[in-house]
Amino acid sequence: METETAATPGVDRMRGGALGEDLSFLLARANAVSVASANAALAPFELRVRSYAVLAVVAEDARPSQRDLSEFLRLDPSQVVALVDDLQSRGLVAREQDPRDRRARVIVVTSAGRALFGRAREATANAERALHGALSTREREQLSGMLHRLAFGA
Amino acid sequence: METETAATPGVDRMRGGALGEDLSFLLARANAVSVASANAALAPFELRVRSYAVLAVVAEDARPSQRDLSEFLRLDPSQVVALVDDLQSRGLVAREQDPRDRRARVIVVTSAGRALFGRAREATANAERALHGALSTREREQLSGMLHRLAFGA
DNA sequence: TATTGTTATACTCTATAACTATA
DNA sequence: TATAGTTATAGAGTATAACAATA
Repeated sequence: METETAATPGVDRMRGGALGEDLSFLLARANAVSVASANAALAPFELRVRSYAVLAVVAEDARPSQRDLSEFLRLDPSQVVALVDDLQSRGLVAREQDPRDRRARVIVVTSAGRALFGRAREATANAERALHGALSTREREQLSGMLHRLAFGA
Repeated sequence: METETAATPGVDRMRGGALGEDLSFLLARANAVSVASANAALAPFELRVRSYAVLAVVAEDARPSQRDLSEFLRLDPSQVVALVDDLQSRGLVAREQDPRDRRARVIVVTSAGRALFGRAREATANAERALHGALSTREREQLSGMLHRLAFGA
């Protein structure tokens, strides 16, 4: 048994390989770490990253249609239905009729939703600090800008 | 009907909101774009990002155990079984006995696997260029370094 | 007693197609 | 004819637990 002295030698070797510099792979692995951490932080609130994201948008009074949420969160419209159904059944958001388009539903936050979001936001912020603490403030700004371009196109 | 003149006004509004600067959210969205693009590029080879990653590691003769792959790719050991089963049934990789540990299987690439990887790598590289083209070479290096730290810890 | 690979199972996420009511 | 929301379904990804062989 030798995995005790030299910790994960096989993995360290692979980190120096071709994938270790592949932006797509690093993006995927960093995201997997991030999602796992965020979901753990959100578990006490019975939220996950996707439902948290919906709550975050409506909590700042963006008054999005489900179609807006679908595009912004990059989810299929049918997934938005399920997410809003869940949040609405828990009294955290509500569907309002858009007076300008009777097909569209405007999603708004309730006071309970706003309160839960406030607590959830604090929990995720703490979890993120632990993860991104290795980066300086300036680095975080640079990273944010570059990811924004990749996420939404040039 | 007004969604023609001003393209996606709702989404643009949300991009300036709180989530638009949230590193975890940007990471998730950028990764979703990246994965979709890579999977499309890999489809002609009947590969997906996960099976491509396995192939990439073994194609550089890292000779990993399934446990090594599990840790490096952040997959459950049972998922590695399924991925290797698939690649092995297609003659792209093989399981070898580790002479130093009869429990472990060393995963090696076959000549067919190496050939397929070469073509798949070209296809994904082209797709990535289209996505990351907005970033300068220097920015890509910075991004790679920061993501590496997030992906593998400080 | 701990670890490698394996099987099994359940849950979450993703992707597609079709339907309704409106525009 | 096209779009917003909805329903249904299947496939991919994630997470957990248990087991046999070996260390």
